Amino acid sequence: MAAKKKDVIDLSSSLLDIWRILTDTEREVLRRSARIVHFKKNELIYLEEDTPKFLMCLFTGKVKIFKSGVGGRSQIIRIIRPMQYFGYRAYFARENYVTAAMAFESCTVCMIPMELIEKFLRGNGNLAFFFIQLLSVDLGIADQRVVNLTQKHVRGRLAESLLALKESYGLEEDGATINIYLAREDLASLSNMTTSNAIRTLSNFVNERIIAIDGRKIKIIDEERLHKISRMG
Amino acid sequence: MAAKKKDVIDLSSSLLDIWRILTDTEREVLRRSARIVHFKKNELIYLEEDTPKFLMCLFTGKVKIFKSGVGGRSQIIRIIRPMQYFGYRAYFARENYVTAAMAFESCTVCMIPMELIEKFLRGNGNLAFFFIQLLSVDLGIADQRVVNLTQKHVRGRLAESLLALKESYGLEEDGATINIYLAREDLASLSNMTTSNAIRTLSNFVNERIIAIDGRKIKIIDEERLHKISRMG
DNA sequence: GTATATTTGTGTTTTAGAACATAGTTCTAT
DNA sequence: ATAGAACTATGTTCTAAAACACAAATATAC
Repeated sequence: MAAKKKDVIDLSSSLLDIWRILTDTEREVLRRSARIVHFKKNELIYLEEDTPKFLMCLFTGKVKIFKSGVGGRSQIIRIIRPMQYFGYRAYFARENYVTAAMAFESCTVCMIPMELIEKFLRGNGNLAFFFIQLLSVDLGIADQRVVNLTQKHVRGRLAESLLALKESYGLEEDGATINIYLAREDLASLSNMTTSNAIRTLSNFVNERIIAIDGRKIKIIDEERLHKISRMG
Repeated sequence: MAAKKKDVIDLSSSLLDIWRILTDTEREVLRRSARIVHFKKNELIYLEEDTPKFLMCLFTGKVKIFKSGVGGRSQIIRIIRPMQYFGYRAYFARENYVTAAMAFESCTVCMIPMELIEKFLRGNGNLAFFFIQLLSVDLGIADQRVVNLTQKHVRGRLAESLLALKESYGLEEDGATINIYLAREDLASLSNMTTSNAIRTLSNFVNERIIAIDGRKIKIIDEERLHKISRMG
């Protein structure tokens, strides 16, 4: 992970959640230590086995957190949207990363040294509680994900992923097209299926008038139906 | 969750991790608020959708945390061993429980009101960091579990579960028999497979001299082999 | 201690989804 | 602008594991 270009950005507005909790002194220290780094589309932000050093906050762009599984088959564990924090779990657990992070598209990331964050939160219970909440929510999602990915069928898993993408990145101006440009392979590794199955099931959804496709752009036509398919499994 | 019998137990030795971090005043408050509750074998400790109220520390016995999935098919999410904390995630996330907890066998559980824990940790960064670490480790395990359960085959998943049970609950005096008495159905829902498949694969392992079975007692004969099967998937 | 329910074990059938093959299409880099 | 690479699409085959069925063995309740 190489340091990129440094920017002048208003941290107070971009790091809102954490900023609000800090004392004035802490803010000043943080302002001097935080670095803004750019990543190009498909650029790796960190790798499995890397030693975690920074708390990252995604300012702009989209990031995937993924893991290579049995036989190198990779799986997307979660996707990050602007203003979300990531990359801190492994440091807190005193582990190296067990996941990797890659930019789906051009990204701006704020990097804050983890030692600083740990020092702050050991003396600031409210900041600590902020992280406890983040981790608790994510752990709940992970537990739910285990059941969804192992028990739902292909259609249910894909429907769920489409809804999750809509939830994370929203819709374009037409109020229907999911605001992300994703390869079928990524959609597959997010839904735990082969690329063929993602393509096939996507066409089925098109035939059933649940969605419409234009290249990589996916338009949700019948969201209710999608919810139902996701729920039924 | 009904209150059971109250015991006199030396909290300072049983709640070691948290106890060590607290101040004297906090310890006194905790001593007055903590309650010891017994659960019989197969008794429910909390249910999905319940509102979380207590941090629980398992003193003696064995507990399973599970989740009912698609079509009521239940899945064991994690198993708790003595001296482990559980039941706190949902409270921190401001959610109701998304899992349920049941005693595998007769249990003693220490219950501490979560409001108290939250008050303590907001003023005690080290206690807060203790929970941050617990959550971070569990989140890492959950991420790994997603990949293991979705990508490994039946043999790999069962081998992994057997090793996890040994890791959690240890071996009996013979240094080979896993120290837990588990129905095939539980073994299946821990390994994400049908009961038939758990039984069948277990017999295969017996035929291959990897394990030996005596009713529900499982003796590990060739642990190296088990590790290899788990790794290969 | 006996009856009933639950768990275990095994064989057979069925099926969802992986694996493979191949062709057309769209990116991307020079 | 064009060559090569990567992605998308679709048909076919194959297989792991679920579903089902039933018998035998245990456990649990009365």
